[in-house]
Amino acid sequence: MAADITGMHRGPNGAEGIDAIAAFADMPASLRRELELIRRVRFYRPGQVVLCEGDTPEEIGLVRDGILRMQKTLVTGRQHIVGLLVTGDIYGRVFDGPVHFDVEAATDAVVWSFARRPFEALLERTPELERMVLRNLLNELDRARDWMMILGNRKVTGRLAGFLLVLCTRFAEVEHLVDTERGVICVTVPISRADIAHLLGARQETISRAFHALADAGLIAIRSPQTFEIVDLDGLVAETGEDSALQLSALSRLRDRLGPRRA
Amino acid sequence: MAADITGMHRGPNGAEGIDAIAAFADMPASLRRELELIRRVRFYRPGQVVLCEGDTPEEIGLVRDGILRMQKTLVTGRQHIVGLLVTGDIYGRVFDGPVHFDVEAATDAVVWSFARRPFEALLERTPELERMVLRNLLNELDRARDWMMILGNRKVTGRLAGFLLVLCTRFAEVEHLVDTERGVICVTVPISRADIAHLLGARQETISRAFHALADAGLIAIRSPQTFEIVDLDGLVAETGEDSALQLSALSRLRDRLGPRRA
DNA sequence: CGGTATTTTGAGTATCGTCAAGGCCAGTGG
DNA sequence: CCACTGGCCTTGACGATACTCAAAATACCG
Repeated sequence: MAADITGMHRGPNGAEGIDAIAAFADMPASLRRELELIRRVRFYRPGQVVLCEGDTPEEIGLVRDGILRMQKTLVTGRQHIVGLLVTGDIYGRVFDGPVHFDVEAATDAVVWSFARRPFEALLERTPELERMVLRNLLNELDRARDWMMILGNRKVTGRLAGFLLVLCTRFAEVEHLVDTERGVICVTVPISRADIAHLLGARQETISRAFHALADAGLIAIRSPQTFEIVDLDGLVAETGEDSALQLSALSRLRDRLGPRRA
Repeated sequence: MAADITGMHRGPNGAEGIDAIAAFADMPASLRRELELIRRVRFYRPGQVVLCEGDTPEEIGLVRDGILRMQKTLVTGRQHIVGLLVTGDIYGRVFDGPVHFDVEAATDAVVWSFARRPFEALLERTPELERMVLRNLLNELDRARDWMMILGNRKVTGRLAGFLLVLCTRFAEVEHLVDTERGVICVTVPISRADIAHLLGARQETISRAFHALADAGLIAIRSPQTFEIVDLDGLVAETGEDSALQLSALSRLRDRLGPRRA
């Protein structure tokens, strides 16, 4: 599978160094060159299928730009999103069997693709690379647990607040989704209402109502269907009913960006 | 932290080989010996704290026996379980910072503990060990995604059905929770109603009602508050509304155990 | 056999899902 | 330039589901 990739093509060779991804910047130049040799650049348009559940992918992917969503398709035809992949994220099971979910592009996306065999060989020879993959996995695990926390919230407004906060923290530095100009946080939600609904385990209509409920409560302001101002950060945190230490540290960084910088 | 470990003590040296854990059985004898040298055996009783959120643990833990729960404590004082650890699972962040959740014993538990520094040093020298840790992470990630799928279910009966199925599949081989005698599956739920409620994002009372709803629907039979017969496996799967390929493969193994063996 | 923790049950309320209709926006073609 | 179209988002009304609070029943332990 993973064959109906119409929009893909090889990028101009050497157009961009591997070190454009921060995690590679510290690696030895020789390793970077080896990676560049086996790299292919692929382009996806929103909705394009990157991987299908059950595939044993022949390539390991690294997101250069854009957002991919991981999702499971149910027998009912419905699908449930189990996570988003952003710049720097790795997918495709290193050293392991088939993937357990589909991967689709949520936005226009650029992916660096590495043939599985050479990548794994490189992995075995270079501890730095293996360490990076391991860190990546740990990160993904943390994010998965964050989603679990969010999904554990019994009210949809709470789940949505958590979703917005994750967007403001984990995804802030990696994508251009969050602006902190003039003392306000402005976040762009990169997926549709239907996708949010799938992610949060609710219906589209309920998500819509929840957005407006948060707005009515004075926690956010709806600028456009895709962009929101975070009016009351602490209120949002309170709405989630939680503030895990993880989010707290990320939140304090966010507050720092708000405070002294440009206001 | 991780100091109020009253029940811990060193096990008799060499009482049990490292290869008691299946994943280690294939490893070189020299490596196993090195691991045994830095191993400490710790015992926990239900409710004992193993790790606190925010700790940077000085030890990597490996569950030998029993069940630990990973949980986040909310400001409201409530806590939400983000996963269970069973035999063979590794916790404590290798190569990384603090843990993002508490770890508590859910049952009587035996843990093999390895001082962080020597374990990481060993990890760097031995690809087999690193590969094993990596596989372990991939497994945990899959389980986290499973939980996400289950939590995404909008009905509590659906989430509970998913929980029971996960218990029958992922946790079946590793703990003595599932009996398949006389052609029926009998599963022991190792945690309290309150814990299930925390895990599935519902209230204790709702969990109770959901159990009885599944029983009334003829999908399960309640033997005791902790043990249940799986009467209609396919019905349970249908109740979850999903059957990810992952679960399907594990389920077919379960059906195999049901069919030809002893019936 | 009592005492405690856990589980279950009941009644009323809040929240969410469902179905159906309407509004907004961008792209298309006359 | 404007009407049309299709996709996405919003709104409304009603039924289903889950939560709250309270009390009773059961299981567990000594």
